[in-house]
Amino acid sequence: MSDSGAPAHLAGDDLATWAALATVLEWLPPALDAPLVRDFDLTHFEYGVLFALADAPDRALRMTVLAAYSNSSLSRLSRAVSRIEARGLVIRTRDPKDGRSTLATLTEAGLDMLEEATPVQSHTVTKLVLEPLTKAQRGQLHEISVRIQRAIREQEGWQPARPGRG
Amino acid sequence: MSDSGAPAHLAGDDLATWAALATVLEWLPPALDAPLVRDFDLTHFEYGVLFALADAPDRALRMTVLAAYSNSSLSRLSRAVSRIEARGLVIRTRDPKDGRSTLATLTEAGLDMLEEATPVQSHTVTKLVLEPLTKAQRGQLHEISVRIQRAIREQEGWQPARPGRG
DNA sequence: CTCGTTTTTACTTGCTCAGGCAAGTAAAAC
DNA sequence: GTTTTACTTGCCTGAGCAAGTAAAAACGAG
Repeated sequence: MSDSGAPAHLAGDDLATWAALATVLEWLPPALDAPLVRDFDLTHFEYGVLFALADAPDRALRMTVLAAYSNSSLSRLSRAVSRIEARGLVIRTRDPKDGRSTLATLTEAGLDMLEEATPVQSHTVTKLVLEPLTKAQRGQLHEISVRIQRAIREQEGWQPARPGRG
Repeated sequence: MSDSGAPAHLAGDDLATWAALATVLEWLPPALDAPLVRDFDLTHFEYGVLFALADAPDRALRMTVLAAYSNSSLSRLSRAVSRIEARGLVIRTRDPKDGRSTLATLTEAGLDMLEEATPVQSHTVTKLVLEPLTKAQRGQLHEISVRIQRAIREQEGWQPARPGRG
């Protein structure tokens, strides 16, 4: 109990805030995925991979870098890239500069898919997150998200996808 | 493009806000789960089930009601209850009032586990979410979460756990 | 009003797939 | 030759969907 700000159980406003956030954490990810999955059979995560590649030089990135961009483990990324590679959206090649590394490259088909999917994804994010908020609240959400991110990173022993040396 | 507020792609402040939120959506749930799993082999979801039962009359709830409280599908709940039942934390009984319904009841062991786990869970939520924010920001987060929830519910054809007629 | 049939409700479970962990593989660095 | 880096993959678990089961409710005929 000498621990500052950590009561034995949450109550009052804090409990209500936490409950509201917990519901969002449960519902928002599937709600964000749904239109993309329905229309393009793409998860938000797979979309993120395509998006990251589209912005990269030569539309190619090493797996490790891509994992950092998409906040994921290498394992998860490897399987996701396998899936979208099987659909012809990306190809994997051995990096000529370093035989250990794999380069994921966006194909023309992948770029087409991304360009079709982007308005759908933007629309979903807008409808579910941005539009329901005032301009001020969007700014607040940004700052709040940054602070929570920082708190997570500062947790001892917590490194979600080991972002390399960035 | 006649659609108000839904640009073909996000940019600027909106993109930054969305990126920050997306990272939180990815990182926060596992960060919240970690201490509970490490110390008690309990997911946040299983903890939520115990928590809901502890507050109920006779420490018992019908599965459907419990599913609504924990924002989950009946299928997911059923498996979660199977797991914690196998550990002796709850028991399932046929509802005498309605033979279709199953009552999940918290056992003494379940109550003990909940009482041990609650300070750990509160501490995690406090450290990762509440403490990094100012008092004003906690209020903002509450309001923002409520608004996003409402937007999700208003999406046509979206009902996550069909809360019955509650 | 009663009996038999259909519909609805309340779960449970088989199938399948995504993702975590840890073990395996291959190339580069030391 | 050993260690480190960069993945990939086998095993296992959790969750969604849809099909299955069982009990209650609703309905219709007599």
